[in-house]
Amino acid sequence: MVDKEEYRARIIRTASRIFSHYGFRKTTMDEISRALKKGKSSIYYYFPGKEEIFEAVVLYEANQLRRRLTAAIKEVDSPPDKLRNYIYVRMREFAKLSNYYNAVFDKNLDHYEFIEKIRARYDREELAIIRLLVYVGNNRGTFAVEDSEYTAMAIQTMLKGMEVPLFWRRRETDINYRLEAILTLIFNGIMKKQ
Amino acid sequence: MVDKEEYRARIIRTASRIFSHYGFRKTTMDEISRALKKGKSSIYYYFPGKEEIFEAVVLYEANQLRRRLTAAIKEVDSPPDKLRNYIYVRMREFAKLSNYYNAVFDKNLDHYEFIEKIRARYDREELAIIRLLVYVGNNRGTFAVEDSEYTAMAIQTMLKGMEVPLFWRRRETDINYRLEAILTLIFNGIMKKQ
DNA sequence: GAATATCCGACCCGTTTGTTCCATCACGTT
DNA sequence: AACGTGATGGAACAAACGGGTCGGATATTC
Repeated sequence: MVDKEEYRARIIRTASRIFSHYGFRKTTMDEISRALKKGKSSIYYYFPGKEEIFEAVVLYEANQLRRRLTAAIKEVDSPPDKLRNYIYVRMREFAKLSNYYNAVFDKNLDHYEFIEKIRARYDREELAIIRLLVYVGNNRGTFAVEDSEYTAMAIQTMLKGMEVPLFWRRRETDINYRLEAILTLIFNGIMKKQ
Repeated sequence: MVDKEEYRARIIRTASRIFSHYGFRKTTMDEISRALKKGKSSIYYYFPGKEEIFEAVVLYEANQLRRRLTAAIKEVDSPPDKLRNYIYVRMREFAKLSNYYNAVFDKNLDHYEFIEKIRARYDREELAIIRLLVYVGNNRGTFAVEDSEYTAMAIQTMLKGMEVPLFWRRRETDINYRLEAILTLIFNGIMKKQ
């Protein structure tokens, strides 16, 4: 049925909201079903169990993240703006994902390899994006780097480095300050001295 | 002992953080004790039970709210600025309290009357503050209203009206727009036409 | 009206959780 | 050393919870 897939999607969206707030363990099936205004057992018609819903949610969020990031790049034109936009959106969206990290590190380590697989794939894609941005900026004469590949890897490393304090719930201002610092560092180190 | 009260305060601060994130029901004693790096049963040396901790937390938050609001008023001088500041801070702080509302409306209606008592007291105090602000602004010639008392009540009603959609998780921009709308409405209706 | 898709109330049962009990520790006083 | 006292936490427990199952009800389609 066409409706069945549509309803699965609706479950995913709803569950995503609740999971992101309470984490995997603290979110109950009853809660999800109540949010959907359906009986608890009805959900089992669409999903085998709680874990499968969670995996579908993570997959859904990953796709959404990808979409937002590509949109952020297309939004502006110049390479520095693209990079800046990308980093900002990445940070903002990752902050929302902190709950998933909490959920994962909660206690149930069962999903760990599943998460890791998604993460690895995302890392590969991100590196390609950054590399392209650097490469294009280089060609246009805005950037001036020797090796796009390794420069991209360096940038990605910095971004990853920002995730840890992000998840450790620093103050908003602290986050922004760090973000600006990273940005100016990246740009000052990358921009062609005119 | 002096330390005992101090430790009670520490428990309250820690529990406040966890309650505000997960709500009353989903916060466990074990979690609180782990955050305090103490044994679960040790907490019962300071509080009779979970509910009492929650009540102490709500009381603590209420006092903090009061302090922040009075500070917001003292921060600026002119009556319109005071009112604007008050409303902004009130909205921001109330948004943080939404978790308490969730906790209360969760299922356990036991605390309801306790919350209501605190709320009633806060309402009275707020009305007095607004009334004073209006009154002073009136005297200074910045405002021009007939009856400070009823004007204050009208303003308070508007503020209360904003709580509902606020807790219904609208978009940030929507909130700000509504807030600005309320502010301009209040000011345009209250400011002395020069 | 049979067949099928969708939904749900009631139940099962292992786990969680708030709370109690009691042994222990730290430590100042006698 | 012995003792009292403030403070701690491990163990145990009763009650509630929560994921999942099942049989049947209800809706939809043919």
